[in-house]
Amino acid sequence: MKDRRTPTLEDVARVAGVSRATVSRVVNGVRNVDVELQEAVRRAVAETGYAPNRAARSLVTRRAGSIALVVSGAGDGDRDFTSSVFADPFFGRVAAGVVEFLRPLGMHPLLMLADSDDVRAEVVAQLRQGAADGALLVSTHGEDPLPEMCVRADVPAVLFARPATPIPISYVDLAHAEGARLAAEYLLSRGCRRLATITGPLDVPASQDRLSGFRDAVARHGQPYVPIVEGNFRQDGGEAAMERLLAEHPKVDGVFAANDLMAQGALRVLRRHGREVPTDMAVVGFDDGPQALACDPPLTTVRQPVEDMAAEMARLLLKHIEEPGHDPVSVIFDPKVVTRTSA
Amino acid sequence: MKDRRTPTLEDVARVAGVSRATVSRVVNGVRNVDVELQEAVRRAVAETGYAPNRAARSLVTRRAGSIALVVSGAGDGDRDFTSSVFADPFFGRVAAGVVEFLRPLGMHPLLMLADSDDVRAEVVAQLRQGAADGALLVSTHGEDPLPEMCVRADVPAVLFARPATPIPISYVDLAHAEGARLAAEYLLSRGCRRLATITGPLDVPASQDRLSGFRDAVARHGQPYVPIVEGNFRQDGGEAAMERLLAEHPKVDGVFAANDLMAQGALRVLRRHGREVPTDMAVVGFDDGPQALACDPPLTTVRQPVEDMAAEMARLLLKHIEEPGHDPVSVIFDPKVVTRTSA
DNA sequence: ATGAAAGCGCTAACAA
DNA sequence: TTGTTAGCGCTTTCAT
Repeated sequence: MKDRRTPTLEDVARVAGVSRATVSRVVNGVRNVDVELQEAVRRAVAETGYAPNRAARSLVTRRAGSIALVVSGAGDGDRDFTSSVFADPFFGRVAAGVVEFLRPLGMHPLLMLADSDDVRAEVVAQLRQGAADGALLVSTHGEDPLPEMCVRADVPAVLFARPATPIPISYVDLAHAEGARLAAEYLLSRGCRRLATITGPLDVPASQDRLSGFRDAVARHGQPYVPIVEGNFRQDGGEAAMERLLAEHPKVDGVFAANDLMAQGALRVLRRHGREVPTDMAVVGFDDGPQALACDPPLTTVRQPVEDMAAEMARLLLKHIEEPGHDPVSVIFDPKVVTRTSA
Repeated sequence: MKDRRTPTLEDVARVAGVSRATVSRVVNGVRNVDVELQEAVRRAVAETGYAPNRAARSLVTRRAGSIALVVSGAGDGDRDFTSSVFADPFFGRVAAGVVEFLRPLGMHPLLMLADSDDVRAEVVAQLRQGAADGALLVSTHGEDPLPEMCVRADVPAVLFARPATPIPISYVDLAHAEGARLAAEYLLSRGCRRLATITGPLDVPASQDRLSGFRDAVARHGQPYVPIVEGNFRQDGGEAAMERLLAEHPKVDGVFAANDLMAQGALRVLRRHGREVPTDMAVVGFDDGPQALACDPPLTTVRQPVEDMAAEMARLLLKHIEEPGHDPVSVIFDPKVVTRTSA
């Protein structure tokens, strides 16, 4: 009854009456091991309560066996980047998709937040040290330097969303313009005749794409001018934008908000102003996150399959880790309209 | 220009003209190193682009240098435990608190979800292998076996919330009964005379405590009977509960919901029924999460300082990791009422 | 099919 | 103050 030290391969080998190498083979499921010995080893493992030492294994295999999920952005002006990130259901969905994908592989993501250049440098350093074998990058702004830093440091990485400036890196993205077109056409098909849109921050490519997609589709249907108000992807931004829209363009009868959070804010303002939704004003959101259902009325929105996209991101990263030379690839997902009550 | 291999201490030592040990000392900030040599080493580090190998370091220090944040619960009946966890702003706040606390230490949490006994066993195994030095445990249900498993496996762990059955483990918690009392007294002080409550799942100690705290306070003020409806801590549960309350106890004029999500659901139902809030019905929530402000009307609620609690949890864990023998401790936080519009 | 042995890159005694 | 050296626990040739 002496368990002063956690058992090692050596201990198991001694108990099983074989060599370290054999135990290692059994533990790692390598074939070419006599069935009897396998049994003996397994018994010895159970008896000793052996658990392989990850650090030792990593040292020789040069694999951490984990990946990082890093959210990069700027604590621009406002405080607590951290809170705003974790309060955003979008990141929750990304995390959910990643965790779910990794789970069957027995892997877990390392959660990192990089909200300043210092921290980003630090994060890259950690990755170079082998804290993780690669990184899943989610940027809150267009011109995030982190992807480039990873490429330069030779850290395998995959992005959520195409980078603002082209760099040789894999990414997963949505056909944003297409989604916005769908929203416009849906609104038009419902009979709306004066459309407007609440955009995301316009330094984000996705915001740009959704805006131009919407504008193009509307123009193609004969409405030459679309009132636009820039939002911030948050509920308060949606509220402010809707207020302005109501004040400056009172005849608008259909709004496309570039994400659900802003749509939710818009809905709230409309209720406050006594405007009936969807009768007086139809509202379409974007994302189809968990709160789309919680909206009042439930939100008609353009679905972005975030969880699937996140999983694909992880899949790509794992592939890049396995085959270091591999060329970057992009995978684009298709949006679709989910019809509920708000439009 | 040969960088075929990532540089090691050895390489740096050679370039700096010193021994590995000296480089190690400089890199790890140990005093007792000649200033000139320090400078030389630093130059060599920069020149070679050296980054310490974490696995090698861990192997000898027996420290992973990271901790795990594990959410444990049951995919009970309903699918996707993962999504529901990440959709819940409560977990977002926990994560935010942990990340924020760890950041200055250059550490990052490993995100783990354990929604079945198999996975829990797997998680404990990973921890024993040194995937992390300890675990922060957040359980979605009262009778979670994971804390006990950690204790038995000798894995340092700290809980969010007191375990249902007493075990020797540190935890952080809130004075739930006290918070509920505050809610009751606030409602009473506003002039409400017929109070009711929507509870959390009653197998969770926190739900029990909030319920009894509320009931006691109400009784102390002369109302002998409090209608209660059991909810599920989610918005849909809050809606269903409010519907029942309205149907079975139409005269109720003040409701205490055991969390904000359910309060939000209640608000929605009240709006649907044309009941004015707070005039016809006052509503108090619990948590003061990000959506308390997003509610319509903004939610008066009992604040639980989740981020601070999460940070404290991390602090305790780190202490336990440093001093393995240390006795378990509990830290209880105080709630307070945050007054907005709903009550 | 199995074992012996050589490291992986680092820290920490211990010597000097 | 600095260097020498002995491992940390594992995987993986290379013999056998």
